[in-house]
Amino acid sequence: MANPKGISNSPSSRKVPLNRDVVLSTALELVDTEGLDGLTMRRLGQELERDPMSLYRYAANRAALLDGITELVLNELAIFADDPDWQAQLRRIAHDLRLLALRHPNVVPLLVTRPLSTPLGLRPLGTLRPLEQILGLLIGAGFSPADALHVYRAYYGFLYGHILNELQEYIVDPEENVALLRLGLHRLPVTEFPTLRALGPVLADYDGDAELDQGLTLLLSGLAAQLAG
Amino acid sequence: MANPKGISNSPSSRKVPLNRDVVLSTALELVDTEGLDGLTMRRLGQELERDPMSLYRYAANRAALLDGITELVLNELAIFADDPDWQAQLRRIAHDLRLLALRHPNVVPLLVTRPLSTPLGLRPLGTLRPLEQILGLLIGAGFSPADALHVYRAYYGFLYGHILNELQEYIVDPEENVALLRLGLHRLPVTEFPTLRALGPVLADYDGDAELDQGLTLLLSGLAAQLAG
DNA sequence: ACCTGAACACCGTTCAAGT
DNA sequence: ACCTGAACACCGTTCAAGT
Repeated sequence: MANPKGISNSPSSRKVPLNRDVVLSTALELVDTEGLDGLTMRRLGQELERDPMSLYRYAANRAALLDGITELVLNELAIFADDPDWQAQLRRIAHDLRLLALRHPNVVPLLVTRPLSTPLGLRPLGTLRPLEQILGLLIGAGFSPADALHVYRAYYGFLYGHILNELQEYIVDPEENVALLRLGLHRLPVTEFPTLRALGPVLADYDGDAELDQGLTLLLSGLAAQLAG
Repeated sequence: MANPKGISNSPSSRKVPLNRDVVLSTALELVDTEGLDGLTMRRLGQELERDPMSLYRYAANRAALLDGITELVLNELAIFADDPDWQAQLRRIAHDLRLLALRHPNVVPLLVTRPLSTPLGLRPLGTLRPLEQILGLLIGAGFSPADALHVYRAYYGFLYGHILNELQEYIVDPEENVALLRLGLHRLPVTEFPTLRALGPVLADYDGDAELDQGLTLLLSGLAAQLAG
């Protein structure tokens, strides 16, 4: 048992040859299973059966590692910039990103937070590609470049806002969900939080997919009107 | 010189008596000036001229300290749940929160991220108060409780989406802004990022306040229609 | 030139020892 | 009962020593 605490599937694994992709996907796996704090250079080195220092060949430092993870995740998002139906395309992308976020909830803080500390032009290219492609899609649909940017901002803002919303109310274990919610709500002072306490049942069955879709319909029709007008 | 690296205003300060508010506001000051990573128990202890261990009387651990900071910041947000003009109220709140975010940009990751790791009912009351109050506002305006929740989600999602958007493109030093933007954009491969590169000038003069207000107009009119229909 | 790992300068937090 | 600070079990990263 060479790797007793390992999360790797192959129990008798020999040392895998390292490259950036292996390092990043193992890092992502670690984040998925143990959270962001679980990803340390030392722990990742352990997972790959290497000296932690050897990781610095594939990422300049821990921050670069985090950037690499966001790139890796965003690369899973397919965008067809030449789709003639831009509304359908934006709608599908939104649903895909939602599912991606639900699959990697621990990465969402990274997606949302990393760009705050790096000027746009200096970000990892993988995180800028969706922006470029969506701008292309919109310009192809007839928006001026400047308008495309505004539309992108509205779309992106709405989309990430929704994802944050949904994840805030999402709890992994659906069994625990109701219990924890009740427990929590019960704790709130009745006099100060009457509404919130009364909303317990409604809060419990949040249909994120439907809510996202309704919002998209509203947003897209608004944006389409802007294009026509 | 008892406190050479201190950020306190009074150079000859004696030890301030500790209480939760003093601890939290000093922590906030530290986050504002040195970023989230700058806030460590040891550094905060230094700032307050106390043993770091003494802080544990006012926050159970570092996570609780971070929660306290978000509460402190959100407490600055005034909400009048009995305003008969709910649209005007939501509009003002949005602008106020935007300004709050610009005043404490380093706290925004906390606002956005902390709720992801705590079930709603177990969050610090200070972070739930805005939710309760806005629900009250909407119900007072005629929305059913369930509808009020949906409206809140749309509003909150849009608002935080906008703030993240704006902060992502915001750079502290306006002089450096153009330069850094140019530098960054110039770095991008022309073939892969033609649109983004061409948008440099447009990106440079993002008017966050106007953009927020336009979005609000769209959103609020949509929501008002929902109330009427 | 590349790789290794000891060492440094930090962390948050526990807990025994003091009052 | 409360407060203090030494000690523990970690961090990311530097850099000297090896190859």
